[in-house]
Amino acid sequence: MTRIDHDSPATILLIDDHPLLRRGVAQLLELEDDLELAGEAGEPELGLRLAGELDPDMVLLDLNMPGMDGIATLKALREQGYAGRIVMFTVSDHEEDLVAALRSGADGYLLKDMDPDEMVRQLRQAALGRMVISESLTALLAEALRSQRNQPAAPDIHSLTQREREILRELAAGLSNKLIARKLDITEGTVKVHVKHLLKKLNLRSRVEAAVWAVQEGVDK
Amino acid sequence: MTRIDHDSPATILLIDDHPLLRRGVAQLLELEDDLELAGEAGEPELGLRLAGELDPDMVLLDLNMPGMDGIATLKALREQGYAGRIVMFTVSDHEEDLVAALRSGADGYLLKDMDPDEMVRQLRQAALGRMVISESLTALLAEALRSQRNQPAAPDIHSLTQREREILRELAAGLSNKLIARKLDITEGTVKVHVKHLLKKLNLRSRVEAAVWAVQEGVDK
DNA sequence: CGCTGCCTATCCCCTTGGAGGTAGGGGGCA
DNA sequence: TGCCCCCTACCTCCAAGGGGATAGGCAGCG
Repeated sequence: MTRIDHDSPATILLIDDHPLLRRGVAQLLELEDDLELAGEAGEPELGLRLAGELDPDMVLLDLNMPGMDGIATLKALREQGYAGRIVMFTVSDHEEDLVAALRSGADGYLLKDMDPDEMVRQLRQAALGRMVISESLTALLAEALRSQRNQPAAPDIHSLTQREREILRELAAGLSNKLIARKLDITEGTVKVHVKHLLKKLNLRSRVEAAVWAVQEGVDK
Repeated sequence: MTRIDHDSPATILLIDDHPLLRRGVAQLLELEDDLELAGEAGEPELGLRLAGELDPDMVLLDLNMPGMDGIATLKALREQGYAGRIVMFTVSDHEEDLVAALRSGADGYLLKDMDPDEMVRQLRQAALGRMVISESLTALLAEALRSQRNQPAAPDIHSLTQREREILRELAAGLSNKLIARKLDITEGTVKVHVKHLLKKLNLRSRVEAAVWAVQEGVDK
């Protein structure tokens, strides 16, 4: 029911800042001849480099790391062209983290406190191309999906153009259209156009909503 | 050079949630015949009651307590008419705490790790009516004052009335005057008046600035 | 080449927001 | 009692915001 025995083992790159945990995973994988730990990284930056060099079948990625966090690392991996499976590996059972990871394109989300046998089983499934999520999180996932259904158009910063993001940043600083225009050296009318467009894209109804959203989202930096 | 020996000792009320620390202060004060521990309280609520009953010359007030924090307790003391000295007593050497305490009307700010002899000396000074601040904090204080000079009218949530805070909260949620009016069951004109007033008090120039400030300040909760 | 997306700009039209003043009712306080 | 603050409401006047439409210049792309 697995992938190999005839095939070559699935290679795995582990990116996690806890040395002891890396040790544990390494020992676990050594016992399995269809799973091979191709490399380890204690920092996201090294992880990105190794992913490029080793091109593993799967990346096991810690969500909570100092500096660049797991989501950012995930995105960086995809941006640098890594096409293999990315499975988040974390202690966080918070819905936001789970949702953020999946929305960012993670192929799995496993909790670190899971049973080793179960862990191996899930990794095999992931290697087969199946989405794996720790069972205890399914309730959370259902919850997230349900609340998502009711707000079809979640505002997304990425739908904005460069200029619109710039306008939004100034807007979120409390500036009026007139002041934004002066600052960016364009006419007030043009600023209005950008504001109108970004409001439409973000599905918001006023600049105040946009400003609040931007601040809460941390766009204003 | 002190207050007493002829006079009656200065009475002190200690409000702090750490029993051991209260014990320590009690023993320290027992050795001084010009300082008398009039009462102790492990919770702010009891402290407020004792302040009313005992009317001590001075209140030593912990800044970090579960539930109502020190600043809130300080204000509550003043609001219930307590007119004696209030000296904050804390482990926090953060500028924000120091500034908040002083702005809220504290007559002193002492660190818990100070030398016992120094502590007694400072309390005597406080009893004399002098502002006392742990020496290690003077640099912080200078810093706070300097940064304050350049922004004369720092927005302060406490200058707002209850209704204005309520309006601000809705405003920071992105609601228009019309919607706020409907929600609070008043006319739009009245909402405008409140918005106008709170903008003036906070020295802001638009509802957008107010919303951004409120969100960043965490007023919107 | 034409098509598309982005940035810029301008037009009209209507709504919203903000500054100013006036004023009545209610509660606290000297 | 009078005074002051707060909340409420209404008024005018003007500035600002936002929807809709149109359009030229420019870059990338099939």
